[in-house]
Amino acid sequence: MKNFKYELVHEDAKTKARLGKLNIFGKVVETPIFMPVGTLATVKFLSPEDLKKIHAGIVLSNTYHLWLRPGEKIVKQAGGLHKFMNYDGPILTDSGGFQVFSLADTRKINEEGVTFKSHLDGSTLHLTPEKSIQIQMDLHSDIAMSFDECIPYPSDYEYTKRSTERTIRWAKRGLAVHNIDDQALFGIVQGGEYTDLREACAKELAALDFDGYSIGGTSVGEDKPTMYKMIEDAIRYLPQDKPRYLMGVGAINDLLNGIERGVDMFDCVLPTRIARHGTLMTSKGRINIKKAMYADDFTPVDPECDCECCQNYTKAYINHLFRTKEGLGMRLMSIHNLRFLIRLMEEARQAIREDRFKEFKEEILASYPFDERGF
RNA sequence: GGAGAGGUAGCGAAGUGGCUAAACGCGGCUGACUGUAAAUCAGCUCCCUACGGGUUCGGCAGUUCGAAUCUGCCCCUCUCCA
Repeated sequence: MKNFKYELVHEDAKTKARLGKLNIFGKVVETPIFMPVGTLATVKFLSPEDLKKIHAGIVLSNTYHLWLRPGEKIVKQAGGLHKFMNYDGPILTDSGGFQVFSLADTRKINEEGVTFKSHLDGSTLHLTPEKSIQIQMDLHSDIAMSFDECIPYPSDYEYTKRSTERTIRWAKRGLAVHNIDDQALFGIVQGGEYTDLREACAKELAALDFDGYSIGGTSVGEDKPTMYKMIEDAIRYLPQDKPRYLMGVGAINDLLNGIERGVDMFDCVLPTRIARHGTLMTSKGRINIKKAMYADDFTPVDPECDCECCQNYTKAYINHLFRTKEGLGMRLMSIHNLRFLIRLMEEARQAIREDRFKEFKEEILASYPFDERGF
């Protein structure tokens, strides 16, 4: 019996937002949760201590990238991902399915799996559903993902149908070889923008013995209404007693719209990537710290933020660190953006607890100067 | 005082008669970024009343149909020798 359990603590009165507790082999996190991405067994520029300080619950890592470097056997030899990177919080690994999308120029898909050209040296690599699960078992993350194809947008109905059906077969193949009790395995709902395909995929996966369900194939270029419809279509037939994970979503309004529709888990590179590129999320809107106007601005990035960056440093200093390409700047900016989203989740959970998620969402959306990107 | 090298856009640096408002790099200014091939990428960066026009390559005067590129003089910088 797996010690992995989702407990629905409270459902918001007016929306489908849900407050939950996820017991991950003894480590409990509250949901909805935002999970920082640490592709190569590190959230870029942050130490595990930093992750603790910002109250990161679950951290992501990546099958494809760790398979190439350092190789799953090295990680296994180290005693698993937790020991290897010295992070004792829950770790979720993506299956490599996203690389089927992001490395599309250098790969081929067939029923068996995907043939990649290594982005490092061009060598030929074969990743199959079984191989992906095997690697993830060696990595020994807490939560593994089924190997899927993240379908590009737009894709026509016929292709989406064939790909989604293949992803379901791949999910079954992965499930069949997954044989460790201290790792959860999630199925991934695909189906593109087509309601019937999303629903059918969700239904079929829900009938299988997965520990949770992911919604994949979003934030790949579609507009917001389409994304939100994809979420609704995917969730409609997912079980209440299993966590739902919306993959790759991290824009502020997307997070809120996801929660409103019943999503429990999110991950995204957005906060850390835009931080490294100089963009910071604040309670007054997005700022680009490299702008000349911040060179002599001696106020914090966000006075309402409790992170290390905002508590100790000024915009002028961060601006200087960015211009001089100092690593500390990268670290502080990443810490800030992550903390910003993690805090947003904390507030969202409180709002759900108090049956006012709808108001909370409206308030944030009204007060934050978003543009169509949503952050 | 003698010998040599050189002065090009904010900086560095190509270019040595027309294809040059002038490569490239840095700096500067914008913008992008959603399961990370990303401390990355894209655009702009002489001036203007800007699908066109006006002034540039130390200064002045020339040669030439045409000069950053050739000639003369002048100014300045650096290196070496006294």
